[in-house]
Amino acid sequence: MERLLAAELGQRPRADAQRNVRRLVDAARKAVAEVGVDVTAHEIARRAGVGIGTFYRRLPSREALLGAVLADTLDEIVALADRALRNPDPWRGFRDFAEDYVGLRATSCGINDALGGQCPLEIDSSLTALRDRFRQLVERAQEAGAIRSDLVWQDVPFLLSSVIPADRTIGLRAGPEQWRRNLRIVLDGLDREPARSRD
Amino acid sequence: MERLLAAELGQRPRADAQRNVRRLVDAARKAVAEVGVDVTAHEIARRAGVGIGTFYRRLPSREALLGAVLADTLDEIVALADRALRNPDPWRGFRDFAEDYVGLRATSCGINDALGGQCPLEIDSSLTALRDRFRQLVERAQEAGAIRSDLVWQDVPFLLSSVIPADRTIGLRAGPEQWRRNLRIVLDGLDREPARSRD
DNA sequence: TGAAAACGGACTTGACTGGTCCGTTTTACC
DNA sequence: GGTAAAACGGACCAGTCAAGTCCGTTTTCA
Repeated sequence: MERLLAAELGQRPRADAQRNVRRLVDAARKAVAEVGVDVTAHEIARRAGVGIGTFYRRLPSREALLGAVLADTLDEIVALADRALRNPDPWRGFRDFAEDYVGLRATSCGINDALGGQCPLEIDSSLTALRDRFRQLVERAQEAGAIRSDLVWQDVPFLLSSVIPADRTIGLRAGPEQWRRNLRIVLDGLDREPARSRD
Repeated sequence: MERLLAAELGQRPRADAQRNVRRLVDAARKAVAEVGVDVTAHEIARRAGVGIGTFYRRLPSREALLGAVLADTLDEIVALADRALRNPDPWRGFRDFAEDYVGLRATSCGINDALGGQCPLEIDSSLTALRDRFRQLVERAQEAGAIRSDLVWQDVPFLLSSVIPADRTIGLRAGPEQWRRNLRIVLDGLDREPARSRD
């Protein structure tokens, strides 16, 4: 969050001012997760329990706040991928990351929007890093024979983002665990060489 | 479309009026597919090559038009499912329907919105019918041993709607055939009994 | 050929959102 | 306690966008 507060250089601000920035940032995190990247500044202020005036006195703009919040979270995801790459077992590393990744996307609309390109914010460098890690994770697992060889690494991010269910389909409501059920099937599909063709 | 035109009971309308309703309905079909259920009335009128005034003289409301268009298309999907159920091979029936279903959703934003519950229009009866067909298709294939038994039929609509890729993930653009690549993996995952657990 | 029907699109209305401004309240230092 | 600077809240402003209306003009057809 230092991305945002760097501007405050003089003597330290009054207690209420500090408290309110913290509240706003926390509220923004939650709101982005629950509502998505389209949360309004008014909504964030409301959730933070402060007036809209305070929002704009403490923060440069709605966009700056959301950008900072998202960039933060994306960097955490990249860190997860790095950890997965350090796992000596390529399949387990991949699978664990896949679970974290899908879990995060499934529980945060905002992350999902950001990774889906639905936000005009400056997160390109994080995305580039993430693409790079995906490629490494998939190719490493393929070389180890743990992921079928008839797909390209780019298929995998699409498959994983696919696993996140819309909260409704044909009128059915997705439970909070539907993504796990989906993921199991997809991992089983990735798992081995192409099925005996049985058309 | 008769849902819409039923109101016109008196002597038959002037030629230009008839032509314009047809144009509007056709334009609405295409626009719903390309843009989604949020197409504006103005956009539909523009595509139809008529003024907005004509739109509202011929049609009760934007909502009525979109509702009729969507209900029509959903009924076609139900018909596809019925055909699949008449296929003597439960797996082939299921698989062919899955391809049609996903293909339709992938190429029409509007269908996708509607099946995803993203539209406040009266299509409940079509959805009920569709749910019913899904259950039959899945359970029939499970009884025949063609779909693994450790999932419930409701998982399948979620899995299939999952297969439709967002047009972008982590900055990658989905090609028009990405859904086929995804579907292949998912069908392979559905295909057999749970993988030898290899954690 | 002329009256009824239909047309186009400017305009109205209403919702919504990012951001500003100013009268009031809080803080912190004496 | 007193007071001045800092901070606060929220009414308000400006811009946008979409649904739907209205009326002067054009088209149809008996």
